[in-house]
Amino acid sequence: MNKTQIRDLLQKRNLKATSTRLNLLTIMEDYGSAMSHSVIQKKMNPIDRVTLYRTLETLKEKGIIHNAFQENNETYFAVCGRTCEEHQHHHEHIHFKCLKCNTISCKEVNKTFEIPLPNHEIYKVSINVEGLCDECNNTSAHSGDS
Amino acid sequence: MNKTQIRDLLQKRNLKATSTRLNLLTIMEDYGSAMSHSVIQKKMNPIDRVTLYRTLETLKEKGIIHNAFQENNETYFAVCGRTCEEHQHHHEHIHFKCLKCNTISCKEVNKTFEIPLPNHEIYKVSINVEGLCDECNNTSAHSGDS
DNA sequence: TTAAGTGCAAAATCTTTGCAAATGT
DNA sequence: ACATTTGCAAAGATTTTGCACTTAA
Repeated sequence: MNKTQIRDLLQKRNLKATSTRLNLLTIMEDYGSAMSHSVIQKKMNPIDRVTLYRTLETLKEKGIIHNAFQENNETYFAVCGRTCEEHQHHHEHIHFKCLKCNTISCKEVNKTFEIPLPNHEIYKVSINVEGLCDECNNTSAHSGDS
Repeated sequence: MNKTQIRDLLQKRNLKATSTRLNLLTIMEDYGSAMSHSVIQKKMNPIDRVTLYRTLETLKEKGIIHNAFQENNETYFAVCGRTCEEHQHHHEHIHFKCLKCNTISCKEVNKTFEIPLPNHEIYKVSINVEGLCDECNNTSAHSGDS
């Protein structure tokens, strides 16, 4: 998403295209993986912490970003893919945390997960996985080859 | 688990069977579903908040309880089933939050979830589901029959 | 007896609230 | 022009730290 696309998206959600929002979304897109409040704050420096709270909250409500992970007491946010609709997320995706490079990313998958809970009505499923990502896994497999 | 069993468990993990720990674990077992810090605090009244932080932390480290869910900025804790080993949890289970009765419970399932992430090394999978539990789902289905 | 655990006080952080000034449409 | 958004100050809440006292083994 370039600036113009971000502008359009914000407009579509009845939000003003302020520089805070443009910056935030640009940074999050560029970063590639989910970011915590404090990491975002560092990258956006200088940004008022309160404004960031409110901005994240607004963008979340409007379905532009979503909570990707919760670690200790930190929430990680990620920009929603095109499957996100306002007020209704259809994330058939996995949140993957790599324990080596410490990135948290959203992995879209085709598979639908059957949840074996009879008599339960299921509204939302969220799947968090920890391990080694593609890259780190290959790197460590090759360690020693020099 | 009765008091004696809790004592044994604590001993096995090299923890003293203090009244705080016995109370905490008894309350959590009785409660049946996962509890947040603040709910536990109310139930244990009076308990020093700091002590509760430390007690929960210790029990978590020793694999006696685990994080069952994360909601807003509240962590919900649950007593581990017998599949938990110290420092190594094998939770092939689902954390289910009922949106009607607001309980969060651990559902043990037989199924193993295949995570479709090729080239990834997977260490831990956690699955959180929201919806209506068995009971609430049946109740609402029958609403109107009076 | 003594290492581990608890409770209190206080510091450090994090999150929310209210309001005046700035900004986008 | 005007509703929305931002930044600052301050309140409120949560979490951590240090240390003296207590308790289980």
